[in-house]
Amino acid sequence: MNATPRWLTPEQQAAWDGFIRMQEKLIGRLSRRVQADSRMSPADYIVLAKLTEAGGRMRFMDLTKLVEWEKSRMSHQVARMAKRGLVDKEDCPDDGRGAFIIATPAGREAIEEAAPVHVEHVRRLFIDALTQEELDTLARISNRVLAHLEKQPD
Amino acid sequence: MNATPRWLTPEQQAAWDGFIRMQEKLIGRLSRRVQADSRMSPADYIVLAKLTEAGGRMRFMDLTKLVEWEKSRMSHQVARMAKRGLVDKEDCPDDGRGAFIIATPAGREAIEEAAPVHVEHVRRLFIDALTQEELDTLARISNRVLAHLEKQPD
DNA sequence: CACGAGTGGTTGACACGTCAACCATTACCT
DNA sequence: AGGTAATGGTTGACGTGTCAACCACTCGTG
Repeated sequence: MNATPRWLTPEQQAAWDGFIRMQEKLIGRLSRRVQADSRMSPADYIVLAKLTEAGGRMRFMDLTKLVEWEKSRMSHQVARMAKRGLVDKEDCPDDGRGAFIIATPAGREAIEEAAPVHVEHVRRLFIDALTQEELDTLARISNRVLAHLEKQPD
Repeated sequence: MNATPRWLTPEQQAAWDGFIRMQEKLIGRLSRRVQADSRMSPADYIVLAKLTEAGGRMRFMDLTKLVEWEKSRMSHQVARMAKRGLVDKEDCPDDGRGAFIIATPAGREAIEEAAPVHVEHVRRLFIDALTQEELDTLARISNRVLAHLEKQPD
């Protein structure tokens, strides 16, 4: 059908499979725990975290770029969060298209409550599994992969 | 409210953030590419791959355990795949509750076409970014985290 | 044999993400 | 000024994942 497909070597397979399995289990468990303990999804968490870090009031697109999401994803997310009272939207006077996203008091309260819980789960599930040296190595590897991805289109 | 929250050290933060960013971008890009190039989602891919590896006919629960999913996830997934003609369901004569999942010819064809594409994307996005030594290291780290997770409840 | 517990599997409601199309406004170009 | 492109943001449809409840059958025990 085509030229030989170049399968992965067993070592490459092992690395990929291990990484995938680990990442799925880790992320899955973390999100379930965070959600169970704080009534906030990871998406809620990151949006509120970045938003409050920046003072609790930000232009929609700035927030979107900050967390590196697609705008439609953020739009849906903000709509859901607004419905639950975590954020508000406000028209931008300078730009008729624009909108500000604002953390409500309830939103600030929610994230302040969730943050330590979140950190604690990250610690227990991930940090505690590894030495600082391993963490550094993983950081280096992650950045290598990221840099590699950014060199390619898409 | 509670005892001091024990935030992460900057090095720990860096490792966690880097890992998360990497993992999101990598998985996101991989699934978009696989989907675009083969009309199959990663979920379709893994289910069909495991199913055909096992001969193309398996008990529902065996398949579910093999890919380490929840049964309801598999049930939904299989239903969708059946609707698209990738698999069939068949009652189990020995156990009135049970079902066999069967890869259809179309399903076998689809995975045979998708597999090299999948491998190639994994290679380009991930394998090519790292040396074999780094891959080995990552595998070791992944297994450490996995082992750590399996020691904890949930 | 009866009955309760466990297993195999489905279902429905809901949250989430992507894609593509769309609308409104602003910026750019001549 | 006027048209066109770009930006800011929303929307709807759809595929996917989770949770909890549920149904049907089998199995173990008294």
